[in-house]
Amino acid sequence: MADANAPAPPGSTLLCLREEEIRAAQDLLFFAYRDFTNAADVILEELGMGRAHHRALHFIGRNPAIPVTELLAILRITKQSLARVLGALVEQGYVAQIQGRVDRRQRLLALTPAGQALERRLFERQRVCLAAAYRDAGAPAVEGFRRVMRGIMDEAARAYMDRAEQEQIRQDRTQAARPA
Amino acid sequence: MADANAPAPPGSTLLCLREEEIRAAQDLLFFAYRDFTNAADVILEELGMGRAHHRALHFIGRNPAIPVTELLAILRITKQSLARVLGALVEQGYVAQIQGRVDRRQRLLALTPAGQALERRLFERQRVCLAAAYRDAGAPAVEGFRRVMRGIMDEAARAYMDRAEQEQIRQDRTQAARPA
DNA sequence: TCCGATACGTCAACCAGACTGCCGTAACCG
DNA sequence: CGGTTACGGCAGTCTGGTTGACGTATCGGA
Repeated sequence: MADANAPAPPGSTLLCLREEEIRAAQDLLFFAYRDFTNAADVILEELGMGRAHHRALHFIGRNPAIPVTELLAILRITKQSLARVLGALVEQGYVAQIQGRVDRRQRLLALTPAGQALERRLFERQRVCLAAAYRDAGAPAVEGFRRVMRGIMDEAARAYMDRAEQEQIRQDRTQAARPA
Repeated sequence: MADANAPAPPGSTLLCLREEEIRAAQDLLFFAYRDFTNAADVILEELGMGRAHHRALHFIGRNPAIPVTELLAILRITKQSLARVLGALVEQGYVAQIQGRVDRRQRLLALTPAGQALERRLFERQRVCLAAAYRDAGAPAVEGFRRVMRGIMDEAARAYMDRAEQEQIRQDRTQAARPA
């Protein structure tokens, strides 16, 4: 704890700058998250859905055949909160529930073609927002962004990100081995 | 639009990687924001307050004597949504409303000493979270983080951040001119 | 001086999305 | 066979957002 940001002599500008830097980061998180999520809201609203639906679609799309319990662990909400959202998505044909083969208690979740299409529409809105930011900031900045964001999230979330990344690498290898 | 991320020959790994990069950023935003805001929740709960109260405290603290309308513009919520939160904060003695001198219609908002103390407790929780991430990532990464986050938010938010930064620089100069 | 615009507060009603507690069923597994 | 797990559902509550309408004090220009 007492290694960096030294004891700071009273009235030190050093500590003040450091504190201002942290407070500015609070602002950054608030505004960036607000405007980023906001990007998809237009589409969601015209379908009578909310951000909760988008989050579910996103993580189901990224984790095909994900069991309900795992989705709950990612979203960190209760079964009942997810139930309403998921119910709507299934009812409207965006998400399919298939019984697990290895464990038949599980209802594995996946996007239907319609769900994939909707997720893609939502994704595109956020993509233009992010792509512009990435392009303007440059590759080294993006790597820095990634590192800081990783550091902010908790250990479980970092582990999830790592697993997702490994999965991606594995898929890339498969794709590279069977070129079009 | 069609400048970077070239037309991408069908099946190109380049586009896929790019898309995966964007989707990973969606994850980053979700997890980082979730865990960051979560850091202050323990304190908030024991006081029977929510994140809405924290946001108000934060932006009032950062903008002493801010008029209500300006706070509304920052938070992007309605007058009525703020009213409940603000009412509670005033009632419990965390926020003071003083009549504007130049324009007596305005109720300028500022933190009371109790409000400053509370905001500091909340800030500390988030500070340890952010400071660790900043320390582990390193200074260049932090600058990259800042650039990307700035790029994600909308023009109005960027303008606000710029104004806040200028204000900070102005204060630093004042402090430097009158050393302790 | 008066009148429209502005800053703010407030009442009522509504809704999304989170929560808790509880119960039931099916399936797994030791 | 019995405990645990995965999942679904019901009932009720809370926060924090929304709209619409109305009232009042103040500002500022014609």
